Amino acid sequence: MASRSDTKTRILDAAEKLFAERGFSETSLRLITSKAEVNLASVNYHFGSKKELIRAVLARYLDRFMPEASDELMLIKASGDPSLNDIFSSLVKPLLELNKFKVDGTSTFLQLLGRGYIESQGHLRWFITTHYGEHLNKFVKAVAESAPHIPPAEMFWRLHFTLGTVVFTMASADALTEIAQADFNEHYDIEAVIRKVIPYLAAGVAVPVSTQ
Amino acid sequence: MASRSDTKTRILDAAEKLFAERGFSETSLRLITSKAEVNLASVNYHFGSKKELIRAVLARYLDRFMPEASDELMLIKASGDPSLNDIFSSLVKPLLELNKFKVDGTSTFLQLLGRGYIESQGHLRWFITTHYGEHLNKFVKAVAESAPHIPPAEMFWRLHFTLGTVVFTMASADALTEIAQADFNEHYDIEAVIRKVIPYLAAGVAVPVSTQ
DNA sequence: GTCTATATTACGATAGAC
DNA sequence: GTCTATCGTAATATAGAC
Repeated sequence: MASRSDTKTRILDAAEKLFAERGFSETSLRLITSKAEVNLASVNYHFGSKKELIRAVLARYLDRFMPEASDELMLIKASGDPSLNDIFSSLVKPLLELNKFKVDGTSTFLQLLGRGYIESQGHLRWFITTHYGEHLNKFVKAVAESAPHIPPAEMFWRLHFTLGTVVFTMASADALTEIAQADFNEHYDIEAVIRKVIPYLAAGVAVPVSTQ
Repeated sequence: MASRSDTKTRILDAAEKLFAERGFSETSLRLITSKAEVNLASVNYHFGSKKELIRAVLARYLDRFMPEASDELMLIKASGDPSLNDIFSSLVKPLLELNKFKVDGTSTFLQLLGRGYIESQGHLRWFITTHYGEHLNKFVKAVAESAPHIPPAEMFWRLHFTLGTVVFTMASADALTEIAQADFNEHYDIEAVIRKVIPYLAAGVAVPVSTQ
């Protein structure tokens, strides 16, 4: 029989699930500790505050994802000039790897990321860019090199369009898959959604700049 | 000297600004009534509850936007088979018209729409689709007709990707235009951003479905 | 480290005088 | 319609016993 995990882990596990489903501000410490079957006061003992718990939840995923995404990027760059599709697709394996870490790890991570960008008034954005900016820069540079016909200013806008697509889609992923299942009787898991969005993103980023 | 607007309008005006900036659950009735300089109890007198206030805020924009968007769509369909670019472009005028209704009306509306889709657990989505479903269906149908090579289920996903792109971009438009100006010495207003995003959207929506 | 108990603050909502 | 006052609830956080 598996031994009960320690309190800190139990809190992180319960929190990430609830944060992803309901958002940060809609999830109370009472709900988290109740689901985790730990005492309410233990959150403040182990993490200090709710804000720091949120960061810890995100960091647990980012520390796994970011280095592996960087490795994959290096790998495909080593084997020639990757296309935009190749670059975006290089993220799929690191993303799906998160499912080995936790059940529904991939969608949990992407939903947390989306919520972090949309919900927080900057403190999560700051946390991500200062702690993982190096990885992000490498990715942006690779995209720019694979679409040299797009001027830097235009690429700036398009990468933010792309960020918006991903963030919104992932934050709404549960609702969208439910609707899609009801309306089209087709089942989509998170991998299907990821693979669906990549061609969309690549096409938008690479479309020739209008001369009109 | 301009007469003070009535309480109901003052509440709506204050609420829409705060909701767009901070989100619905992060905006308390106390904050709204304080900014609106009206009594706290007046919200419940005029709207019944916070939830109904949220719907009223959205309805004020949707009631202006939706009929005009439908009209514009009919107009371009009457003059031939419109391209995807034409269809998306037909939204520009109705969107910019909102700036005549209120300062920053366009971006406020799009931000509210995004928050409504992400933050609420379905009641806003339900409200929008049941009250404005007829308009939405016409738009979706026009898009589908102009890209007949995309199956309906695929189109469902791509239109939601598109919604995400627009909503996120508009929510960050202020910050993005500032950065763009500093980094690339180019000035963009809301119309410029909208016109920039349209080719990106059209390319993503129309990209051939991968057969891989 | 974990617990009980509680401090403190804020929320949405409403009763009732005017 | 508008106000004051307040109810009932729930939030984060902490003090202090064990």
